[in-house]
Amino acid sequence: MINRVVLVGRLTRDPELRYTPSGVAVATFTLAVNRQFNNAQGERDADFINIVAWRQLAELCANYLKKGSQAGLEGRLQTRSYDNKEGKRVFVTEVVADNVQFLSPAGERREGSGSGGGYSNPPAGRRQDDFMNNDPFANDSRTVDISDDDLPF
Amino acid sequence: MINRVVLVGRLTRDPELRYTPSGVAVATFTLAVNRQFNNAQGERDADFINIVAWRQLAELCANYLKKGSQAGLEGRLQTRSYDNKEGKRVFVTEVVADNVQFLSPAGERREGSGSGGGYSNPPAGRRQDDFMNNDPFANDSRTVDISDDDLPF
Amino acid sequence: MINRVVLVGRLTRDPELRYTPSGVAVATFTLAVNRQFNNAQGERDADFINIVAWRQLAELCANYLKKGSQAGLEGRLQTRSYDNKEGKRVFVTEVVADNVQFLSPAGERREGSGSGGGYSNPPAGRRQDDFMNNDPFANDSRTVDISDDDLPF
Amino acid sequence: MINRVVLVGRLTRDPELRYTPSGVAVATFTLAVNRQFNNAQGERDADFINIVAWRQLAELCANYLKKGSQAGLEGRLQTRSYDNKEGKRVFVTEVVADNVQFLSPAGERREGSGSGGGYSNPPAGRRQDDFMNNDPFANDSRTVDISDDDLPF
DNA sequence: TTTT
DNA sequence: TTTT
Repeated sequence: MINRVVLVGRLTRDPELRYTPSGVAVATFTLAVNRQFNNAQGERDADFINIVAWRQLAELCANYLKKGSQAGLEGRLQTRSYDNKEGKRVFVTEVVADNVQFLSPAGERREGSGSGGGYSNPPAGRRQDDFMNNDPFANDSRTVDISDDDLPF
Repeated sequence: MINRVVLVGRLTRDPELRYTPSGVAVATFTLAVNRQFNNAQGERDADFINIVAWRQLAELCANYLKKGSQAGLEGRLQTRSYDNKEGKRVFVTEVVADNVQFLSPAGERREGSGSGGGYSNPPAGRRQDDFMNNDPFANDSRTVDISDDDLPF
Repeated sequence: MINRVVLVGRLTRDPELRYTPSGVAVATFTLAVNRQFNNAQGERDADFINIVAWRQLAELCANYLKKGSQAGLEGRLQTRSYDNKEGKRVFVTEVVADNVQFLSPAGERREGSGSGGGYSNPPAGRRQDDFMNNDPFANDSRTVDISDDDLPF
Repeated sequence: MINRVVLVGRLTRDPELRYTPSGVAVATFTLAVNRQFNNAQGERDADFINIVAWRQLAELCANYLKKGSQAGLEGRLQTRSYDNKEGKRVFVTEVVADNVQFLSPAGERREGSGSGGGYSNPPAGRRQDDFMNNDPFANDSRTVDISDDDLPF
């Protein structure tokens, strides 16, 4: 039951913000965390870690982070499997964030969109993405009905 | 550069101990970490996290842990990719452990083989497994020559 | 804002359970965490870390942990100061736990008192201890009125 | 034996760099880590955590950090006691850092002194401070001979 | 003031 | 004794 991850790194792309059928916000992005030492070719290596954030934290991330932003982050490791379009079972390991600290100077962050990072309403008429049974990090979006009971917290 | 994971869980199977061509020990195993809450079906869910340990720590794990052992563990998240037998690129996320605490009572652990967990020599004439360019968690073992420079530390 | 601590160790004594004037439960105890290496005298050294838990978690700790119990624990570092009986300002650093995992086999833990660790009511007519403005780890208990706004969460 | 701390915060003052009698570098500083929520008076609270770094890491900290610098940091919690000038035993809890990440833009950091943070030699003829048996965070410097065996790693 |  |  102890399952804790702490990372400091930079976003490899803008966060993607989506909503479950019942309207719960989810943000996904990848954090590049540089390794301490260079590899055999003398290059600075990095690990690329997939992050998921839910609800208000999802919207804060979408509002305040963009490609290149530096962020500190806490969460837990989660493993999931889903069937890809070829019908093959794929296993993924990702970090479900529960605390994100924005480390880039305000000017280097995305604008706060006036909302102060608050809990904005999901856009009406949005497309329903199936990011629970399929991979939220892929862009594979057959519509599937998932209940909110599937949410991790 | 901050990249830290701390887990407490139980091994899903005995650790697998292998050696690089140059004789460096590597142990791999999976840690089941129970989630705090039950899922929609009322079952206790768990995350199944792949662990890699190197050198002396690999041999300690192989000597003192077995299926069902409880362990606490620290390390860093690492992402790798390799090409599977179908020639498809696969991405994996795993934890490279640098500290393992054996939490099962001694009687429930594997016997220490008299070595006190010390740095036993790799068996002469062992098969060379290729677990660096391919997935150490699969049992896919075409022989490949990797140099020790590829080792993470 | 990233402030995270993870520990595995053993209680040096039974947890102490107290209540604020407004009835909020607080448990305090000390966790002995062995160091990896022996000291110059060849003895196994340990660090003795003061832990505070609030509300339901306080009562779970009081119900399920006792002197010698092994526990894993997450929380945040907190610093406080208070004036001791000599009127001198004292600074303390402690861990406010938000997740505790009981690692001792059930037989070695305190009995669960039938409550399943639930949120038992504070005993009526209990003495009001002042553990906020003074040190909860001392047994210094002049009655002081603190509001619940002082609680850390 | 699991004892891990991860913090992100800002230095409250320049690091202090000292040397043991045998020439080992030690840096000490305090990290202010803001709390997530404001206190009852509406002020942003913080925790002030004492940090110790040894050897090369001590010199890196002294070279690259100054008052106000933002830093991420990993380490372990350590408790110590020493006798103050009134002959009273004092207990302290501090973090022994083993990894520090400089998060302030280079311009806001102290200049690297050309050394690239390398392992500079301790200045000859330096004063011997006794920061092991007394509190390294106070400025209490009677000369005491400590052996390097007292060093934590 | 310390646990196994 | 505290940082932005």
